[in-house]
Amino acid sequence: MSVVPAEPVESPEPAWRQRAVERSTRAAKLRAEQRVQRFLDAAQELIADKGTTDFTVQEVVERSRQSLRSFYQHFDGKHELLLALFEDALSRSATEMRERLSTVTGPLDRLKVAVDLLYDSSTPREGQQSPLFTDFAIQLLVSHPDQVATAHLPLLALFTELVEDAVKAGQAVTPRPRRTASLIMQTAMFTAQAPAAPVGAQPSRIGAEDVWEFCLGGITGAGQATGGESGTQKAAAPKKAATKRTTTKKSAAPKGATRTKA
Amino acid sequence: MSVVPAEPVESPEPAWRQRAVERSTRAAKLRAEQRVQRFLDAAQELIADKGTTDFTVQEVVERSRQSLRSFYQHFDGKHELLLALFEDALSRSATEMRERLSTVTGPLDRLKVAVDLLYDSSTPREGQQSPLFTDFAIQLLVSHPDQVATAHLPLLALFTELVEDAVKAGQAVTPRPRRTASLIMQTAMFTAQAPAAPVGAQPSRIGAEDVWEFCLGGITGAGQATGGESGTQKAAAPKKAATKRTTTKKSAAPKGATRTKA
DNA sequence: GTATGACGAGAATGATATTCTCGCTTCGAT
DNA sequence: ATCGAAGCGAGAATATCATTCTCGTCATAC
Repeated sequence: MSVVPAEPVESPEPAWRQRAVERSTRAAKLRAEQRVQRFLDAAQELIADKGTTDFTVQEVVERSRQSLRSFYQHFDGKHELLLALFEDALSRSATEMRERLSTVTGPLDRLKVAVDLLYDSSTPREGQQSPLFTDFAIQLLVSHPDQVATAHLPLLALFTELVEDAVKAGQAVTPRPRRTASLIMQTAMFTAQAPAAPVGAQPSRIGAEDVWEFCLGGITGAGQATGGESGTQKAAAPKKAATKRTTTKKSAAPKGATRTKA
Repeated sequence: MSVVPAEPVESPEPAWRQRAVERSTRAAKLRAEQRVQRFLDAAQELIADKGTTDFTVQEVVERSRQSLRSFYQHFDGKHELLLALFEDALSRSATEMRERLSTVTGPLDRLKVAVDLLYDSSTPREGQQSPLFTDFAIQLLVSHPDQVATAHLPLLALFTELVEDAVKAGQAVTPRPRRTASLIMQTAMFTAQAPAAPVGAQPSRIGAEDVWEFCLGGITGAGQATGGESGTQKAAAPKKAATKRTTTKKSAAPKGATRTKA
């Protein structure tokens, strides 16, 4: 990165030289990546152990049996480490979500499941798991909003697809699927994150169900399937555009099913 | 607080003694409150000046012309100071919002305006304003979720009223107004807070309008008034339950208007 | 075989929050 | 007016981290 020659792009820099350097470089790069990975793993362990992202750079260094020196040679700072972990987790999560969704068929059902999964992932666990979506994500949101947005891309892509599919199936309406997807994600993630009611209020915690209903029908109540198992179906029923599920599915579903893996 | 006698509630502790002590106490308490206020004011000024909550306790102390000693005698720590400021700001905001809403009539319009205002308050401003809703609020969400929830109460109460009114007017549907209100608030606040799209994507920033549409109709599209000025009206039209605005208003509106100030 | 760059160990720095020590005032009761 | 306790100011002392820097060592490329 900092090895860029001072001169601008003058001579195309003969390919052979490139390759020679590259060969020399490759090994080093590989070692570097291994080290980075060790830091990453160590951090991950610490997070799992302490259940929080409040670990110290020192701890990471010790656990990875490396040195502070090395750490700062590979990372711009703690925030970069966290960012790396964050991106990785979200990307991984998107992939896993796609897998689980492969067994679900209806566009709206798929979206609902996705919301459930996301909500679940974002719920703080005392025990273990990754608070990657939770506290830590929020900290980053303050300090490095852009990069957080980048990290969200994989999931956002997934949700956007889901929304688009639902729209194509005539089971949802929105002029800008991407924005809507973003709103759904945010609602699920932050709600899961949010604290229960403070005092002795009954409406305590807002669950994934509540989130789903809200996302589905907003406040005009299109999606008021308070019930249980396959609520999605019923939910959409009262709505005009969403009723002909069977019909629309015929025309739009194929595309939807395909895009899921794309 | 730490002056509680060791013995349990044995003798009802003669009232006169109580009063005597109380009288002695009152003055001190008053002085204490003044000092606290000075800290609060100083902090507020710093926030306004620097446009961030990254001020130092030292700075607060200096600005308030008091001492660290004193600061920690009155506050459990910096976070308590922030919390105090936060609660105050939110409470104040709820009040102000109520005022502005006093000129708006339709239940849904009122809710929309509230969402707009909240979104606006929560939008990060480089210049000045209160980062109290933004970065700082998020930090607290991580470290003191319960207290944040408490701080949200005033606004939550307001939004709950608005939602309930809308429901009573037949312009909204929800089994648990409080939860719905909470969801609306979160959506508005966090979305305003969220970063713009990372790459060169067009759908860039999600605006208050988008938030409102989403809250209104969810993804089933009950509220698709992409338009402008008094969009709310049109938005509700396509929905079955929401259409008879004129009709329902007759029966439910009076109650709604009343509660606004309650 | 030697120069170079990466590394480990750990000290040094710098920024902050929080605590502690020492006297000096002030307030309130007698 | 006087005394004792509590409150307070000034600022040193701690504690915690992140981040940087110094000094050798060692592996590797040439």
